[in-house]
Amino acid sequence: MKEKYIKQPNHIITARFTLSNLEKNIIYTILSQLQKSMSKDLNQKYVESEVTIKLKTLDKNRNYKRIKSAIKSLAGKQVEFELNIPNGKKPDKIQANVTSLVSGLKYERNSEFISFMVPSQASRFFCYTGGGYTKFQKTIAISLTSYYSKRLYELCCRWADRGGFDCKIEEFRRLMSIENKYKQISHLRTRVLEDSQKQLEKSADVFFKYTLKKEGGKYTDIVFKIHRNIHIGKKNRQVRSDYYSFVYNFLNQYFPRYLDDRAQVYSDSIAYADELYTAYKRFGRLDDDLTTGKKTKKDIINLLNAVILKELKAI
DNA sequence: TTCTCCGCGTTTGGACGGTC
DNA sequence: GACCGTCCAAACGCGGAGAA
Repeated sequence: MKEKYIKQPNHIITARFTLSNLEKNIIYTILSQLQKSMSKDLNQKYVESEVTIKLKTLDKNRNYKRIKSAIKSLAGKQVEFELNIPNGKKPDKIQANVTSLVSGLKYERNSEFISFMVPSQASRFFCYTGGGYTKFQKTIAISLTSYYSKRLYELCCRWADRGGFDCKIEEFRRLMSIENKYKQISHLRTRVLEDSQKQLEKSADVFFKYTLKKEGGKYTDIVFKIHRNIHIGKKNRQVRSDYYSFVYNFLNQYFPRYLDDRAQVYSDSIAYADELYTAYKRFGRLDDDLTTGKKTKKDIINLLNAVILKELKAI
């Protein structure tokens, strides 16, 4: 698999700040460069980090002025975010933080690169994964043209393994940073939901379908159903989300995602090879064998590695 | 390589009419 | 009256061509 997945801590999705498209792409690039510093350890010492970006990756025309103003705008923004700190069997502790995201822009005239500093507190913002993280493809996220598409892409990736999610419309507005915008539901529907839906369906590896629910004559909830696309040549092919979810969740038992991304990589490869249905049936039988005691977990891992994954063209 | 500028697409809000 | 859908217009942002 050639796709470049990046991890994004979940508190970034819920952080309160508004960004332009270019600013969002800068954030993705920062995340991509800080991947090695990602940690679940709250006591990890984060230091100020220098991030260097190739101008061309942010702007085809290497428009330095535009990029500079986006970074200056980011530097002027204070982000408010909450960290979920695991607290044993008790509910997570919530730690509130405020920080600026970048500082110290540096650019050598005629250079291909631009660099700036990410303060230590902002490094924690970008790297602390103790409250969970979402994995998505950086190139897809950057290529999405609207801010809402990017946001919804992140949400789809976050909930893809569960096949969907539902939330109150007010909560959705907060997630999209549009508490005071699109007050008319039809505006919200066409401009935030449907435009993003079309874009994701066309060019992302996951997309969503949604239903608005009414209570007492007023729309109150949104239910999202998440589906998969497999990229073939220049086209996307839709994948049965129920088969994909089952296959992914099965593999996740043997290749847990806190260790590495093999469950996702294998699931994508199986879908790409058009073997999802075969995998769905096969894994179903293995699950039965495990439940009835015919096979142990170790037997299944050995079988997967030695035979089944090869047959399903996952490796 | 950098910058300016134009055109187009996106975002946003308001007005108005229809439905419950 | 409250809520929703459609239409319209203005503001804004972005992509790309071309000049400096």
